[in-house]
Amino acid sequence: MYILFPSRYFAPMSLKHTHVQHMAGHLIRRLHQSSTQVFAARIKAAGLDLTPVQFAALDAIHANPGADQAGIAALIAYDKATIGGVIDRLEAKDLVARTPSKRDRRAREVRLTEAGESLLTQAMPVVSKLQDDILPGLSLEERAQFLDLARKALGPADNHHKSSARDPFCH
Amino acid sequence: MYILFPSRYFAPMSLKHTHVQHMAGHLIRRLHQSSTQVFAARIKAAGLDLTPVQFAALDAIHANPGADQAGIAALIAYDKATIGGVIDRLEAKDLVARTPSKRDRRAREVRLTEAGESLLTQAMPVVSKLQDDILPGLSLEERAQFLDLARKALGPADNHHKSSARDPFCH
DNA sequence: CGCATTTAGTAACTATACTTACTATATTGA
DNA sequence: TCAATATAGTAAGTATAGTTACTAAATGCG
Repeated sequence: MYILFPSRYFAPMSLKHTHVQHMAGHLIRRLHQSSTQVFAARIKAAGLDLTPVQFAALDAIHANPGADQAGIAALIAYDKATIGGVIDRLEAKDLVARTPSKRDRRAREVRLTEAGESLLTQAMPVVSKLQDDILPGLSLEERAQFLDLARKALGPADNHHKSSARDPFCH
Repeated sequence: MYILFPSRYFAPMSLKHTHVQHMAGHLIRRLHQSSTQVFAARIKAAGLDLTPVQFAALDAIHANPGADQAGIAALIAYDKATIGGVIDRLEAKDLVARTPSKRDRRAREVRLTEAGESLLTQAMPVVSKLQDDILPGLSLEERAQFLDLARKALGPADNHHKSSARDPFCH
């Protein structure tokens, strides 16, 4: 297991803090890092083999069978090039199947295979449960507060069922 | 520029929400995504060429000239393999220099070159300023609250000046 | 001292996560 | 209709962000 802070750095000798460490971007990156590590550990402990992105894609495809890759990408906020590779790997593991769309000959419709449905069913409770371990330093109340603020911070893009605004950073 | 949500997905037709979208891990990933995109856009607008990680590394090396790679990695919470590649690229751009350590012949001491110091000086105000744009949906007060919660969520690992605890996920 | 363990760094590998560029197809509007 | 534009997907390239495995060197301990 990857040791985040070798013990020697808590010994007498210690490095100086940086400007970066107080910045929002750095804190968010650290949270993301922690989050993906918790996910990997818990999924592995459950005997499953899925990355966070692969899980998100399976979930989105399950909820929208027959959607095309661009739709799945938009739903979980990924670049279409990224999602292409993710679905390549899911297909290689026989978790999803792609069929050419008849409506649009450019598009490929994506669906879960039985193995994909099965794996998603197994993974869902594990992933749901692990969400509480992502923010271990917070109380239940603080965690809820944090998630509210996170949702609000993401702005209208996250609430596309309420408004039609797009991501605030795409000018 | 990358369009996060193609407009057709706000048209009459719309995909179903997923379980993932309500989860902490997903929200954190979205924040990280937004954060890196804001960083890239602002740095590019300033005529500079630096990734968030490269900036963090420059900042850490500036604050600790002569530290070895493992020290820099620990300071900004990166894997030593990752930081090795980052410093490779910084060295290729002549922003840092590596010299073999005399104390420890395994280690390589890292320092900023003049070009590195100069670039960091240019980048610092840009990066400081952009932090406020990372959480655009939040008021000043909410932003401070969010950052407090984030710091607390990261737990004792982030407060290594206060305690000697390590990352809670390294069992 | 000598040996087991730890640590610094690299190498090779996998998986994101984007970018630009490209092809093919669909849609729009004059 | 047909040309301009937009979109779906892939390809190639870059940069993270880790993993395991390895070498070399340092450290701890009996």
